Amino acid sequence: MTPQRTPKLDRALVVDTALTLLDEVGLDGLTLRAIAAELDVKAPALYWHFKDKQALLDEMATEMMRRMYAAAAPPAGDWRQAYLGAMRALRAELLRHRDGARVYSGSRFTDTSYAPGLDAALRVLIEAGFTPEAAARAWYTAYSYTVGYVIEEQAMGPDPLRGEAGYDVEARAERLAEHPLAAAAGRVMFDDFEHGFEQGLTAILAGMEAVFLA
Amino acid sequence: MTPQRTPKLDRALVVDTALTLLDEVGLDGLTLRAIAAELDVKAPALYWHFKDKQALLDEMATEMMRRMYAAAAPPAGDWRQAYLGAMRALRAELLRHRDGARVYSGSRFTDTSYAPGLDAALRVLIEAGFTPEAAARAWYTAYSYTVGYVIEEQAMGPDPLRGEAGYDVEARAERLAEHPLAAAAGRVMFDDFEHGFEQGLTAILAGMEAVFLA
DNA sequence: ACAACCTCCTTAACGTTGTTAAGTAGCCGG
DNA sequence: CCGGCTACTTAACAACGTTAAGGAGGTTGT
Repeated sequence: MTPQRTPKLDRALVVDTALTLLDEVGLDGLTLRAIAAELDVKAPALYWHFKDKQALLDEMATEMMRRMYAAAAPPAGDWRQAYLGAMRALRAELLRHRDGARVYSGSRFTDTSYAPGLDAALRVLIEAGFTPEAAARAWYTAYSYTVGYVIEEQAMGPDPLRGEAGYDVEARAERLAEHPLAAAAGRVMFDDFEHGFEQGLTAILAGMEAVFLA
Repeated sequence: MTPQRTPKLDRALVVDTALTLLDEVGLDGLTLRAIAAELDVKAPALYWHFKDKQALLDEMATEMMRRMYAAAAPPAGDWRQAYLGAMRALRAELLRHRDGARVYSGSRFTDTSYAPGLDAALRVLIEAGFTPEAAARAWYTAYSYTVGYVIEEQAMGPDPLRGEAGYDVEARAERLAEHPLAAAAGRVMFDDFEHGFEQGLTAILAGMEAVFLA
């Protein structure tokens, strides 16, 4: 056998492997045995590094959060760009992995590595004229929107486990012949998620400006 | 034995019982055996009425959606009140059940019973001057916000399965001594969810008005 | 009247999952 | 050379979703 002077596993490697495997198998297929197999290890070995499966999922969510702060440009002077950029980075990170938003929203962070990024983002808002309370509210509002939006977005995607193809927007419209507004809305909501996210985010930004910088 | 001229179960009864049981045991404790026991039936009996567990969860989410449209006042003339009222009703319904938002967001509707309510809500917006596209966007944006917000809200709550009490906001603040803005933001975000939701929702409404009714 | 049938549930079982207990190979300090 | 720590394996368990087979009760056909 390979003489293992050094451990085969550490937390970071497990998390990284689990995030990669997530894209192949989805959240429902992400079993401890599958993760372990990917690492050439048996399932109980994971318990040396994590208290239980939820602890691993929590660490995965935390890692996603770190990557989003790393991807977001360090907030420059313009609060608008900082605000938009952070939410775009969050969405991009959640979309990077299958079921990313479900993993993310179902977990809690394991440390405070979000603090520097959050602190910096809030500072930009405050320097732009937001009160600290308004800055926190503006941030959390867009944050909730982004997480909720991506959850819906990914729920529409193809779900091989259910043997379904992606959501059929036209079939939906046909079913709603008696409710033309709802039918048309479906096309708006589910047709171009990228554009739809930007529209909503922009409007939210405008709302924050109108309410908190008046 | 009870002479059963009529079936003991039907889909509505199962869904209702499952939603009630959800409050006691949470989503992770909501097993088919537990639901069946509550109905004085064995687990496989549920398969006569539902293809699989996901189908039951889908029906639970659909029922929650119906209840939210039923609770929301039929949209009156004022689009602002209709808009706010619908989102408040959605949040109230999601909060009504433990893990309500997770159940809701993880499922797909089983029918088109959302269509009349959605149609009516959009009509109010359009009559107020929104284009159909803008109305759909305004609706979906607040909808995403509300779902995302309640997911976060419920994730903070006490989780008996993890043996935890509710999230300790003050302990969080102490951990963040080096990042005072982030620490203060935690108190704003997690202290009064009710008020926070209203603030964010109001700001979003202002944004829709500014962007789409300008 | 009796058989065939449909509906709706039960009993039994299967494979998989998260998780725990016990054991073990390699290393390091004394 | 030995005790002990680290990091894993093997074995096993209870619980879960799910399927297969069967059976009780009512309805229908002849």
